[in-house]
Amino acid sequence: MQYAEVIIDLPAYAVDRPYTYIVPRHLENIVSAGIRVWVPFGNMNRLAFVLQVLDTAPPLKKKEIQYKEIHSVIDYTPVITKEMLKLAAYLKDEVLCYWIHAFQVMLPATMKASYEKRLELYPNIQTKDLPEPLKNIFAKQNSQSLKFVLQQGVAEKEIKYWIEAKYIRLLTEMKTKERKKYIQFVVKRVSNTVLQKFISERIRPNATKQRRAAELLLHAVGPLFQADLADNGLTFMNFKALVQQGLAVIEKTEAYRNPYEHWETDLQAPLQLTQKQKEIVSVIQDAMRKYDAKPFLLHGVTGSGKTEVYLQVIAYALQQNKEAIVLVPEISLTPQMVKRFKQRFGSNVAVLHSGLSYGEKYDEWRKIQEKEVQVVVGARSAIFAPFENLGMMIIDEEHEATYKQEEMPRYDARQVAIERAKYHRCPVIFGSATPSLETYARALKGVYGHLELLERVNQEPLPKVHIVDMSQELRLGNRSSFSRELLKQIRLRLQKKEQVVLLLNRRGYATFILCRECGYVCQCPHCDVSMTYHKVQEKIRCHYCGYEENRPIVCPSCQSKHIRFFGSGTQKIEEELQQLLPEARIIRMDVDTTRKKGAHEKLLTQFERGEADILLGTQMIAKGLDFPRITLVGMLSADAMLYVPDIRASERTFQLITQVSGRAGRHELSGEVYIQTYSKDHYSIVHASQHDYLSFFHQEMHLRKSMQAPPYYFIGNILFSSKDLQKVYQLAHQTTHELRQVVKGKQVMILGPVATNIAKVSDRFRFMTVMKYKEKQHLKICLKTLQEKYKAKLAKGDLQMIIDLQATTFL
DNA sequence: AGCACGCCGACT
DNA sequence: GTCGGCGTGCTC
Repeated sequence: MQYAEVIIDLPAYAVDRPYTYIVPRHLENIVSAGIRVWVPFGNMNRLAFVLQVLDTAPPLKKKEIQYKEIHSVIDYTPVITKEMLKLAAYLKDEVLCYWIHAFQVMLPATMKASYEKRLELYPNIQTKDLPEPLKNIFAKQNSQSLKFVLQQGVAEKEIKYWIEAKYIRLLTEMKTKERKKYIQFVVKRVSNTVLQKFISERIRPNATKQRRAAELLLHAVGPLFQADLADNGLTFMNFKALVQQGLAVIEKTEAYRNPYEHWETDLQAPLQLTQKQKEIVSVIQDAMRKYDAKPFLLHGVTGSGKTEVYLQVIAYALQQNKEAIVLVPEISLTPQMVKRFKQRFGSNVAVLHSGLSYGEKYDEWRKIQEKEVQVVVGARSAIFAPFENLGMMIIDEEHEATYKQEEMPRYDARQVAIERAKYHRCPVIFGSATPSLETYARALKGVYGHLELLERVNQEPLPKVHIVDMSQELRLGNRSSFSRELLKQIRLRLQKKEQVVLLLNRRGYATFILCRECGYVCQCPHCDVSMTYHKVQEKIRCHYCGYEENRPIVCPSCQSKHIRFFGSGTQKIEEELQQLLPEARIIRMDVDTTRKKGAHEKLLTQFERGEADILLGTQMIAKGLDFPRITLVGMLSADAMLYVPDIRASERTFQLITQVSGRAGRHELSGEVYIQTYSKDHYSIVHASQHDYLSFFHQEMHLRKSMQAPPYYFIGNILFSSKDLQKVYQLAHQTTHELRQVVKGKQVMILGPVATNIAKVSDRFRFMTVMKYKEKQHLKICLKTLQEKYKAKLAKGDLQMIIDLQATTFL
């Protein structure tokens, strides 16, 4: 007899452990580790992942419980590879997530199960005895979703009664949304002679469509697809008669949705490398040959040709018959990047990012699983691409916060990459122009290999960066968002027909709405934040929970007309700029204008073609843009990021200024950058303007040391939340107190709990405890014990305790 | 007494 | 996530 240990698809502490099931005879040797199965669990049916198959059953703790049987299998081949099973165990332990979360993050969203409760009429039952609404429902069909039945106004009691009376039963139906896409085609089944004979003898003279179809088939060399038929004004319908006569068949085959097909055509040859690039490529190739799992930092200034290095080391991996994963911060933001990979490796590349539809993501994932591609370019979760012969992993823009997932499982793709590298014994390359302090420190210590590209490929100098003192502007009576100097420079570029990039860190129109009469500020009713005005839709919106309402005309509190909008978002700046420069053609790019699928690429293409002079946008335009005509970059408010209560504020500011500066003058035309700020002497701004990473690094490290902050200490946090203020307050204090007791004497500092900066989000009150620590293992054990102790309390939905052992934001 | 409601624990 | 069991407290 075979048994299977499975993880049930239920995210709750209480069931977060393996359960054993009997493998029924007919499924023996079909059930294997890594497949999904369908099992009875309690009084419901659930999806489950098979961890391993056993030949003997482990003894049950309680005698009265019997093993149940697996109901059926969902997969015949594992969707979770051996390596991924190990990786899931690692993740669970490392980020304190549920098993099931670890599996879910490894698979495309379409493969996630959704459950629907249905009521089904027993086969031998007549509907006539049932009461009115039920009678009607089951007269038409023998099953209906419970939700629908309740909507029809049937009382739960009533349903319960008829279930007990064995008229109807309740079942859970499971669905996954995975759908393979098929394409149809027609092929002939007989020789041309037979077909010719049929056409001349059997087709009625007035059946023109049928004749044309038969003739098309006669002359066709291979199968005829939808497109071939459409060209001739035909459809599959027109072949029906031929099929019935056995002269042709309509077949279908699995087709992958391919959103990037149009880029696969003109393949491009590798570029000539500089001496420095060559050296780096050979160091990495060496590591690959030696199966060295040592990570590398590739520190390359903007425009130094990091991407070409990536492309060539990947080409080497492919030569060795190995696979490669490339992570980029958020791919839909850099179609240019995808294009370069597609043009080098053609259909050998799968692309995974949030801009794709569920179906498209599933198809890309299938290409990886079926070993039809060897390269994956994708955002964070692409690090779980199920390759089995990895030659290398590349993490571009390594310093980006997006590599850390801020929901369960709270993993860091960089850490996962290192873990996978140990398994495959292959190199990992962390590339950045502005490495995170953690990574750079490790490179200096020799933990990571240190590779540098400190010159631009074309020998162009880095752009000249000017700091504009906005407090000076204010003193001179300029109250607009644009300094006189920046405006002058923009005008100059407009004359020269060059292009301008302007970065503003805030979307929307106004950041808060204030009544000048009574001081009322429009606040989100569900969160402790002020609402932002979006002019186009005439709405005010909460950027935390998405709540929106119509803009107020008068003050909601005192009915005064003196209600005003303050602060500037991208929408308002666009308006202001248009008034100042009526002739300028402006493209605005922010979450609001790029929400629609493909909108991002479209706007960028417009800009590339020169259909606009100015690209105004939020952070999303800071990365990856590489257009020859950009000669001016303006950052409207460098302070926006600087004065947020976050330990990494300076680092982020430095990085953003450096990144956005890098957009200017990448080709023949040289570029200039203007940074507007009220803190012209802040070290992160000064060092960034001088392109001086090293000085920034040392100064910031010094500060971090004195603050006992990363990279000297790890920072973790526990976020407590609930709709009930009393309950969270109590839980936060009690657990934090207990934690403090158990970590005593270890190198752990526990701060808090305190109400978070934004005390309420989506109607939930939030408290936070911060942990600073040097050594993870002991703390992890303490936290697990806490989780275990409070699991009953936490399982009840409302009370949440979210542990993040490696927090990147907040403090 | 009768039941509505909230809290727990169990689910192989 | 969902159910059933159990204790509490309110109402007839």
